[in-house]
Amino acid sequence: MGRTASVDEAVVQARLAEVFRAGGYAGASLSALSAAVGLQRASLYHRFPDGKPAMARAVLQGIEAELQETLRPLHAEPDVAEGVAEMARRIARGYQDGRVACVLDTMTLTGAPDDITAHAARLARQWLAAMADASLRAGADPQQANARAQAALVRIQGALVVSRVLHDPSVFEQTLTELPALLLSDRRAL
Amino acid sequence: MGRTASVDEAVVQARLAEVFRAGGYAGASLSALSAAVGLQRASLYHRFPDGKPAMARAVLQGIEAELQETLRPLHAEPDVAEGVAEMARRIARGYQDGRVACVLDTMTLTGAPDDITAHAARLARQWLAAMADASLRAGADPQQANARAQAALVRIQGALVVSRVLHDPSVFEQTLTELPALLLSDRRAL
DNA sequence: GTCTATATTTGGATAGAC
DNA sequence: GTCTATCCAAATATAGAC
Repeated sequence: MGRTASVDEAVVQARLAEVFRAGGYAGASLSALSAAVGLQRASLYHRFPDGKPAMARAVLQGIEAELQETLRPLHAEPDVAEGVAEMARRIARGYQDGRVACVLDTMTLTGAPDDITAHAARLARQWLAAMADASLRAGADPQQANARAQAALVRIQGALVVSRVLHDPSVFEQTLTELPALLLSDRRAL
Repeated sequence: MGRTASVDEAVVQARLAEVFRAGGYAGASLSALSAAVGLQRASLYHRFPDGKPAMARAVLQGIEAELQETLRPLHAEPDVAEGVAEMARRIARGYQDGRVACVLDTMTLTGAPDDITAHAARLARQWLAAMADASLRAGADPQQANARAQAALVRIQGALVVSRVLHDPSVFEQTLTELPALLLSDRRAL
């Protein structure tokens, strides 16, 4: 414990994220955050002088970076179908196959700072735009593409909620298998 | 302010529910609950001697009663299609057309008492069972019926999350219009 | 950079007057 | 049944030693 960081910044961010994700903004107490990171509360304040709101902001920035990586295959993959399949795999991994909640849901309950909820909304829109773009590339018309992207996000978020409430990750896994068809299929998909 | 209740029990329950719904269990402070109900904290303790967990239990009991009413048309209506349509209308009303969150989602984050999360899981299963039954009556085979009920709950919950995060209730309204087809349609619906 | 110690505020809960 | 006043614990945040 000298003057050099005992815990890597990315690790701190990831462990903070776990706490905010599981308990929401209000449920993430400094004690819980401190315990999860393995640093005393005062040490957290050294890294985040603006306190809990700053920690939440850092978490969302980390989530944003992770989301970019998750969505990258949607435009980087020459084969759209493979891109969507890869996104689905990354989503499955990121949400631990449905065993953890989504920060976009849990961190945006009443009580969270406004900039947090605003950032979450931006992330959701990025996600929608990336999926709509993939659907477009797969041959859907623009209106269809937007509708399918919206339906996809609705199902992902809903599956996470239902899986968590029922303690049944299979709901999430099942839903993910249907994602590619939803975004890509030619036939009219609800 | 004599010895007679200044606020009706059902009203208290409903106002407590608003706070738990919006902020989750952890976010529902006694001060917020007190302010919402219009009674001092001590008065809340008179009605709920076991404190905040008891208030949360009362809220879930109220939600359970409301859910029964919401689902009643599914088996009470002779015409299944009309029953599903009526359920959809009641859901729309209960969630204020997508402007409020679902207690099953927000009250079940880490930090809530175990009996609360267990109760929420039971309510979700009741909901699924009622929709699966309607789908069965509409001609689906048992496996289809369960899958469709699950898909319906996933979409409802997901639409509430996405609507809230985007501040766009139209996502919820759009999703609700698709519910009847999902539960009733003969053709293979994802 | 991390720690112990402490300050301050809020949250949960109780006592007792009316 | 509701209130004011109070208690205690927990949550947020800061000071200063190492």
